[in-house]
Amino acid sequence: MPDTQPRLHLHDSRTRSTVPFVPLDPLNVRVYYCGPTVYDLAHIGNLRAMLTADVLVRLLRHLYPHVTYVRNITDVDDKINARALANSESIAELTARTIRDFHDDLAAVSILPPDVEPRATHHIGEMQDMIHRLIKSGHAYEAEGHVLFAVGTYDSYGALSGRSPDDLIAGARVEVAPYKRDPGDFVLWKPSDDQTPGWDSPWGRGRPGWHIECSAMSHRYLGESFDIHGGGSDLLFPHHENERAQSMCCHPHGRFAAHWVHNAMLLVNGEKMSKSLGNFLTVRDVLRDTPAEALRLLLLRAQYRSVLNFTQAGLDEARQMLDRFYRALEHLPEQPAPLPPPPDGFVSMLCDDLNTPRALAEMHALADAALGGDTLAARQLKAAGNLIGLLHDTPEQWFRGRSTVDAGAIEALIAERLAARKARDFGRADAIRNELAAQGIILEDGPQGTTWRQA
RNA sequence: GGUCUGGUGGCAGAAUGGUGAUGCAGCGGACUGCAAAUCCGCGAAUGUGGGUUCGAUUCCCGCCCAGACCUCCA
Repeated sequence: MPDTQPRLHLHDSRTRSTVPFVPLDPLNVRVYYCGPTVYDLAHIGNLRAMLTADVLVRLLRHLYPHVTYVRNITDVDDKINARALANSESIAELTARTIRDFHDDLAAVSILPPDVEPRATHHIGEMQDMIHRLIKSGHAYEAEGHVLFAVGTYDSYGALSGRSPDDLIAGARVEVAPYKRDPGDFVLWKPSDDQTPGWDSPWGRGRPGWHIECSAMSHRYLGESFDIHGGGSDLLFPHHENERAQSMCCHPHGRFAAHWVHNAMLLVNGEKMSKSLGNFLTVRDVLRDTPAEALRLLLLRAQYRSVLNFTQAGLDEARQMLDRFYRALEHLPEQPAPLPPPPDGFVSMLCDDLNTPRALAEMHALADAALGGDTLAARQLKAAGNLIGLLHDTPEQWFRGRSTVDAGAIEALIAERLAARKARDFGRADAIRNELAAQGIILEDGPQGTTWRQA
């Protein structure tokens, strides 16, 4: 890497500090993110996590020659079993449809696919291998058809989420199964009855616990040590704590994830999203009447570690910001040319723990310059936007793409209005403009004539 | 109850031990037949009580409030 490149600093959840990011192998930066449990449509909270990963990986790809990004799919889970039963459909149908919808929703907001997207059910063997090793090394034990991880065998248990084992026990709100040696012990393998998906194993027919899949799949695709592991902050405990314990005990010479990234939660109108409050918003709900890019921009307006309050007003504002950006892109040079690199000022904001609000402020400055006629700034604006997955449209697509009104009819009315204006019949001219406005079409009289756009 | 975050203009949202970004909204002006867009300008904020300090929004403590986690969760 040339020394002029801004250097990436990332907040690490384990040490609770922002530290320089130093790849284990600069030629292959390795990232693992916890993907969806596929039993329902993705909601905008899921989206925030996937988007944080997307921006991080896009930035890493800008800074380093190669990135391996792995994001799993959890397709074995008791919520899936319950939903399939409720829907009277097979688990295979439910998971296949949900995965398809998930991919569509993410693609709609320009989230790039991971390099590897492993499915839990395709890695049962790897999980069983790990469980076997953990039993052999004394970190796991069998009890009543279950295999449990013994948290007491891992000194550093609790270090990731920053809590002591005592804290964990004190507030436990779920009944502790009697076969656990320690209340904190968690399931690696559990028995399945005839109605429940299961796989044969040395411990009987059963299915994996929640955490072991990520340990098995990250190991398979990224090795004993990799650079970044991420997800929503609600995964920090117990999911990531348990993953880490399993993996570190199974592969004591590795360090598992060198760096932990967790995004903060999303609120809707100031409240946590929940089905009981009825404010549970799927990506699809939002995209029904909002351009996907506005949703993406809204989520990038807050730094990923800040709680973000999702509102319709915020969505509208994001759309207005894009109006201005695209207006600035109208100042791109006529003949297409390769874009310049995004300006260092912009990249260094992203390198400051993904400070997207400040990066967007840089883009506003570029937009100002572009609107003043600076074509280089216009090109830099597009390059900057593209780096974080924005501004892929042309201004024409942005301002007119969603319009359902016939363009020929609009042009005819514009011509008629022009004639009326020449005749100084402003009554007729304004009537035409109002007529179009009623259809959501805004006319703009400029030095080069009249143009139109969708409201 | 335990652990942990956070509280910044009307709203969203950065940063900082020493004149507190940016965007939206608002107000005034330019431009326009009128608009829209654009441009110029303006007003507007560090929850609360202490402490440390020459100086605190920033560091420390109490309080209030909000949120997350405490074995389903992005």
